[in-house]
Amino acid sequence: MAPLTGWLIDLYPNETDLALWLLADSGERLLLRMDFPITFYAAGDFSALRQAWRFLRDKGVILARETRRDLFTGERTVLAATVPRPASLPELFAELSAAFPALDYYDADVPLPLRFAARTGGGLLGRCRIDATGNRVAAIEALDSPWELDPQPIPLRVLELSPDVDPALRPPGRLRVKYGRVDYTISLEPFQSFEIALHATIHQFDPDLILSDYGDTWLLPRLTFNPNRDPAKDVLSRKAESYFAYGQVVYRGSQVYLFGRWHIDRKNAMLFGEYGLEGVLEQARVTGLGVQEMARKSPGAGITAMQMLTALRTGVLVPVVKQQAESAKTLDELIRADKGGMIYQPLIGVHEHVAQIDFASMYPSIMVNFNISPEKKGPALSGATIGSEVEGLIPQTLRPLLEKRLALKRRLAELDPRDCRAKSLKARAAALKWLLVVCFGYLGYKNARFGKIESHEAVTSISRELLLQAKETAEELGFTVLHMYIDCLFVQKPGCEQAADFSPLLAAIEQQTGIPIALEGVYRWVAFLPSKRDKRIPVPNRYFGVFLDGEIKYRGIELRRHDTPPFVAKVQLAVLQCLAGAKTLAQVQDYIPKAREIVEHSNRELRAGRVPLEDLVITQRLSRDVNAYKFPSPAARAARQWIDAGKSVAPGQVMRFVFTRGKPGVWAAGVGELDERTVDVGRYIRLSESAAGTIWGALIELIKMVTDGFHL
DNA sequence: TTCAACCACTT
DNA sequence: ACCCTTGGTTGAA
Repeated sequence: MAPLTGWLIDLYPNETDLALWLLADSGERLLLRMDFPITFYAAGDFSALRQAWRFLRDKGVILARETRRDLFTGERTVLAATVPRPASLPELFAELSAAFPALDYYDADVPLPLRFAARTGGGLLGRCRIDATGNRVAAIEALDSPWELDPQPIPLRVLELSPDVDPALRPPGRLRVKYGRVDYTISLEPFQSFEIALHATIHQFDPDLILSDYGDTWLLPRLTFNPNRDPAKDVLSRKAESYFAYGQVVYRGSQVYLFGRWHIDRKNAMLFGEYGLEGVLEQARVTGLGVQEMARKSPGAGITAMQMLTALRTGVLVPVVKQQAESAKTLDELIRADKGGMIYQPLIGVHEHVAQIDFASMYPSIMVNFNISPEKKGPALSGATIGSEVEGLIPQTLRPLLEKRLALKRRLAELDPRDCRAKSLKARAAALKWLLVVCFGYLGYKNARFGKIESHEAVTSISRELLLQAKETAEELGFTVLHMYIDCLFVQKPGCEQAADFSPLLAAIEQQTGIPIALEGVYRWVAFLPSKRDKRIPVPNRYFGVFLDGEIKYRGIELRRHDTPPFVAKVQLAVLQCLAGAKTLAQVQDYIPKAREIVEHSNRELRAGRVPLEDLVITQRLSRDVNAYKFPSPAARAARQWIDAGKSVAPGQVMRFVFTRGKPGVWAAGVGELDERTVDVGRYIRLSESAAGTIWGALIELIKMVTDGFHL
């Protein structure tokens, strides 16, 4: 039989072996199978190991004694256990580790697609050539790699399904079906006919991807037919949960995974960053994880997968993580942990002739350039490059990622921003950026497989040193450094009014530090805000300004907060845009009356009831169980109403509500109807005045200081 | 007026 | 299934 070529789109264990789905160049979707025995390892106390040997032998596992490399402790004698059927591994390993908890285990929880990539050189979403006898794979060869900038696009068939209304608010009446230019709706009542129609739709279009709204939590759990492409598999459901990540409690609704095709619920997945489907596909490609998994997991899971793949390829054991409970930190640890990135106190005020300079992917670049990896001893912080040393696991993992992102960004810079390809490149670059960013966080993460706090600290220490070097360089060239924050600096020099005036500085810094650097922009003016509690104290991460081309940049102010109602955000943005009309600082004052009028006009609109309710809605996350609040926040009071209406809430879930007069002070969106007369107009006006005040209050004060010669 | 609790920001 | 700290606002004491 002639070899098959196409894209590998799915891969999972069958009853007896591995199932592969190939989107063949002929257009067919082929289900193939392949023998795929899996080996994992155990090490530790000799007598326990011998008992484990007997335990496994009785279950028909193939056993051997081997020597393999642990990243941290080096060569180690291990028990190698090989199971012929990949599907049997999770249960077997659960039993084994429960019976012998003291042993160290390796390679037992590596996702199957990663093993596949390590063994065959090919992976999900990649092109490959397969020699098959019937449907059985005899040989497989990768035809491309995840590092290609222009992979041949996969001709995916995408079916979109969305209800006419959020099912949490009220029961939807119709389901919208979109496939290419086909676009129609199906009535949900009666449900039996609905199911017949939907089943026929899926059968007719045979999509590779079902892109849904509320498919995880509402649509798919209700279906009585099998929406898989592989009829031998049932859908895989995972329960809803609340977990702590990224400094906050996150709620994840139940999830439904398919086999042979993918299901992604836009309302329950792709929650990280804003890189969309394009970004998820990019992440899935470079990490080797499946699309459905990558869409629902954090980039942290992605970078961990990449590290595992590096380990598998270089013959390093992948430790199974033992969950460590949160332990109280000693004083010593706290002091050490205190040293993060460089944070400099900005010079409070409004400044002209300022450029913002960013180190591009600073932390990952440091890890690669200085070969920072958990298995390495502390690097020479003086900056001596380590030429002869073997590249560590982390730099090895990051290097191609970093290079690909830079290449994408270079290509982006060549394109017209309106070019439709620009959007896709941007999404892909952003998706890679997130993988790079969290890699640093994972170095210091207690439960990371390949983390070590010393490496984490080495990175921040080097970053501080590099920033200080950059500062010195700037000062030698006659610039004043107004502010430094983590990986960016703000420099000023009278007479420097355009990008080119800062080029020599950029070149000098890049030359000195060896880290790529980019000009974020030159500001017409930029304001560094003082603390509202004490106006003598600057706040490092609250600022706003206007670039030469009129673009506005703002950080840390109300506009950037997710819990600022749109009404308030719009007022603040309008004020900022109004003041951005000023070409120079001296002109800003002339625009302030106009800005005041904007606020007063919006207040009149609000009082007259002409502001749409949507603009008054506040979106806030529940940080804990509703009953765990000592002083229920507005979101908690809204959640209480939600519960009283017979709905359920979980920690991490987002509540939407409007401030109202009287008790309990809020109206939870979706619970009955809001009596518009009870909207707490006064409160919204105070919020919007305060947000506007953040902008002009600072400016009036600061301009006064400048004109009074305070700065001179 | 003071202070604890709560929420979200920075990258 | 990421590390850290911080400011601003609210409402109880």
